[in-house]
Amino acid sequence: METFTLLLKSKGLKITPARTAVLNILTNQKKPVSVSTLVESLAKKSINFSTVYRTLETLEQVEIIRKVLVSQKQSFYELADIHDHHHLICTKCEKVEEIELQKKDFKKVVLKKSRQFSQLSTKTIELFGVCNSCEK
Amino acid sequence: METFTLLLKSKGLKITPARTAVLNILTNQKKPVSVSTLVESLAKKSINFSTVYRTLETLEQVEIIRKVLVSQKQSFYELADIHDHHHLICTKCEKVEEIELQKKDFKKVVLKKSRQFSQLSTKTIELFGVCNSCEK
DNA sequence: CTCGCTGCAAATCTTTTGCATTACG
DNA sequence: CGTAATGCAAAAGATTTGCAGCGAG
Repeated sequence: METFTLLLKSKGLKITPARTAVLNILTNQKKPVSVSTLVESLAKKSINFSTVYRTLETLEQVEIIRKVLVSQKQSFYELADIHDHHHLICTKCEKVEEIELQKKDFKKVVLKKSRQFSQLSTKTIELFGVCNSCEK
Repeated sequence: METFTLLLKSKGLKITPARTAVLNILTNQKKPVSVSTLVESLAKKSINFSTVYRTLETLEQVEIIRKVLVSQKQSFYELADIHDHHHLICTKCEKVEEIELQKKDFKKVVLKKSRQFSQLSTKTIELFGVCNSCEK
């Protein structure tokens, strides 16, 4: 019995191969996964790429997954239920390291300076650099 | 005499209408500007869109401008010499508010938690939310 | 005058969409 | 069974590229 059955049902979504496959991948990868990776993986299971796009859109709408702004080139997704964290992204090898960090205080400081915003929807902050391996 | 002449010369770049036009727009707009906006503006001066792309790439390489990760859909750019700041981006109307904020301390805290990174290249942090006008 | 820069057109890549068919519940 | 979900193919949008001609220095 799939782990995600209940989750999908609770959102009124049908249990389909595409959805469980996407959720499996995102669960196993601890970091954001690119659409091309997902398309490639699901292709092995004969799942069409437009189904992948539609699956991602659906899962994002019901907030099971979320889009992470890692690159302009392509969309990346991760499970939405991950605790407070940031992403450190290597601009050379695209490696992503996750950092746990309370952002609440940070957000307060930011909003105190804003005149036009009263709250933020940002769940994760993406920070870029070159990782130690690529630095050598 | 254009303001940007010296800047471009110092990077060994020729002074061309496309380059000064892009720099003028980015200087006047205090917020990140989308490629489509730039393409549209420069079209009025009969500058081809591929020239716009090439101009942006060139100016980014010599670090006169920088790319800001505002959206997956399209690239956004701003002048690179702007002081320490964040962007608050409205996910409904795409409005961008700039917040001045020392990030040095924030970066230190982040790097202390990282095993794979020793420095960050991120100049600005993009935070998303729905602005007060759209909230109503 | 020369080489960097640009225009134009075509190619590439990502994402979206219409419609007929399939399959979950 | 009925409707939501999928496959397929075509379209749309953003960006890149090859090549010939132009123009800043």
